[in-house]
Amino acid sequence: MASHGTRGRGGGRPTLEEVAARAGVGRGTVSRVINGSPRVSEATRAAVEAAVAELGYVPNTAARALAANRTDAIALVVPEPETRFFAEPYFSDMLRGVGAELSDTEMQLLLIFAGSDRERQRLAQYLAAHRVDGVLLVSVHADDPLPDLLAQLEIPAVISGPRSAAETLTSVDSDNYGGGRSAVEHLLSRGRRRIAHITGRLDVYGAQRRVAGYRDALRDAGHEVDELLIESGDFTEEGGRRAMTELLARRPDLDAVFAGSDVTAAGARQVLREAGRRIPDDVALVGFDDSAIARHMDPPLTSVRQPIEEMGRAMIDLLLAEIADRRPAASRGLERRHLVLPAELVARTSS
Amino acid sequence: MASHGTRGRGGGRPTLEEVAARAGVGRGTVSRVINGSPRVSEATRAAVEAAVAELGYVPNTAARALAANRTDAIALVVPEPETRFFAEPYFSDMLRGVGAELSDTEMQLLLIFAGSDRERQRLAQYLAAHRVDGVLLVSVHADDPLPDLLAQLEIPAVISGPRSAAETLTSVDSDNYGGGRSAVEHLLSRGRRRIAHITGRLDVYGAQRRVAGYRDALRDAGHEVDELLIESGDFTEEGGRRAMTELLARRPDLDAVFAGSDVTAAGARQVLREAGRRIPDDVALVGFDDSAIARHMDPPLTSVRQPIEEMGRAMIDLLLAEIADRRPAASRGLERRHLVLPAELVARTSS
DNA sequence: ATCACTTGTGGGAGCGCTCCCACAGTACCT
DNA sequence: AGGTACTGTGGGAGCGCTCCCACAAGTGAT
Repeated sequence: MASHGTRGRGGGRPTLEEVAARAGVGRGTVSRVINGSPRVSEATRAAVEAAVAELGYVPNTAARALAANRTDAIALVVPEPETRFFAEPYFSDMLRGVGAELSDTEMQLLLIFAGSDRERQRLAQYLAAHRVDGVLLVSVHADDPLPDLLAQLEIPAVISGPRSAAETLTSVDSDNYGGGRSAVEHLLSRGRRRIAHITGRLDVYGAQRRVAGYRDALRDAGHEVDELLIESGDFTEEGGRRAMTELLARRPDLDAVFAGSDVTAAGARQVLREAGRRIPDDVALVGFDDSAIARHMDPPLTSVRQPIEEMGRAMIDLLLAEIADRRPAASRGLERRHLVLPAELVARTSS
Repeated sequence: MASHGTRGRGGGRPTLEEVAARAGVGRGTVSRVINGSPRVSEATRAAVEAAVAELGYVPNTAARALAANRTDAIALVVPEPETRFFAEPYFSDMLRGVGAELSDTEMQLLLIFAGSDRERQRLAQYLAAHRVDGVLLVSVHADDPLPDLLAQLEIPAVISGPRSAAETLTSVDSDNYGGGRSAVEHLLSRGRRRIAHITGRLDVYGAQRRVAGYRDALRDAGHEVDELLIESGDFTEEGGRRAMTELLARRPDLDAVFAGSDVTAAGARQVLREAGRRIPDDVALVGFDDSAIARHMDPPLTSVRQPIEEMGRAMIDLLLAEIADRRPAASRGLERRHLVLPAELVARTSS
């Protein structure tokens, strides 16, 4: 189809100027049409659109970025080492949501890894140079300096998994508290009474919320919380094994375990098996994340599903809104928004 | 006026010009230093570098892209719907490799989803506008028009998982043939003789190679290939169940199954259990991918591990080389390169 | 001394846009 | 009639770089 005149050498795509000439209008007018300005007559707009179509014109992003001082790009920052243990489906599901929501826009998505010190260095330069219009932050640690850097540079940012209840950045999260509650309520409704909890890493806010949900569900049902039934894990399989061994030694009569993640549950399961406990007959088991592991475990693991894809979509929505709002410097004091999406229990045969 | 740049309101990062003034040299010289040209005296270079450090200068990518007609960006194109079933760890592992290799360079990584028709439309425009210097293609179907579009536009590209033996694009692959062989050789060495194979989707080249490895391993060991022991699957769990049921009906005396993926193996395992076959006592089971599912299956699944992270690194290496080589239009006929990295059997208790 | 190089350097001319000012044309008041 | 207010429109002036030509200064052969 590109068999037409070989004008400019070296990939010569048509420019605004050429479109303008073709449509018999000025450069400014074409720019207005491209950017959807209302101050263009219907007839002119049609003529320009025809010329655009005929020439197959596509705006040059670099030129636009340079002239307009915006980039039409957002960055998804991935703290690399985390990726591995922070749940297998998490990352790709979130990406799916992000991608879906972004496909309606002109925005492009940059993936930036911030694992090594060198990478973090580069990232800081990147942000300082304002090479993106906004930033998406995933699974950031409580002591990470990144969010503050972002705030200081006044770069719009949304974080998934707030660092604390006092998160300063706009955030999106799943209802870890509610998820913890429903796991316990489910076990109670199945007649379990001595329900243990293997927590996630307690420096992760979401893990704290799950514990809170666990405690409140027990209390609200009129049960005392037995501290000996709570043991901290770290989201890993090994941590699950360790914690389960501990719990079994302390409270051999426990009849259910709510694990802070599916991987943790897998570790706990091993120890339970080796101790001769049958699942779910002797001990019921519930995980968190509803990952592939949960579906394929034997027996299939009851787990709490987080709406990760939706969280990805929501992050983009909030970020784009923030980018759009940033223009009028007058409208300072946008109230920070904290979105919490419901988590849902998926019952399987392990409980 | 003080140091306040009345100029561009907003970011106001230092420019080349300002660095030049500070270092007492011309714009061109600073540009040469920044871009590592050898034609700069040691003294001048030092002065410029000092000025850069003092001002915290970071080049403006947009301006550079516009002036130099390159983007310093590469795109990773993800055929969205595939992502889900094309193995959980696959995507994030590959990303890890890509990210690691990219962190040595100035290149930035763009993630582009090409699932829906609208997204593919956008992608085509993107490429036509030469908004990236090169493209990484993952798990592309045999009939996908994308690779041809890329070739036509003369955009450097590397594909992971070649579409056929006659792949025209530079490709990186794991040794599916060798992986298939070692799975079968492993089973033979364990004394198994009636080894079935549930294939992957046979329109995927890698799946074909695995079948070829399966056949050759049997033949080379002096065994006849029994066509009734081969049943095609589609990488899914449901496909695994269907195929296993079929195989069990045809050859109830089979004593081993080599599945085209871990998920397929999970499906097969269910059917075997329901049929009262013990694993590995009655039937040995081997999967492919070495995913989380394999590690957590009961019993843990022997599987073939692909060096996915390394594949990611290799893709970047090849792509960057191709981008660098593209300059001299004279050097047409770069021999297309096809890199195959070894796959490794990870023995667990299912075999 | 002249010439022919080489090496280092400065700065003009764009790259393709957006922003914004100027201004023609029309409409509706006084 | 003049004034005031729009609405559309054209095009100049950059945005911050890279490319490349011009040229000063140094080197060595003639």
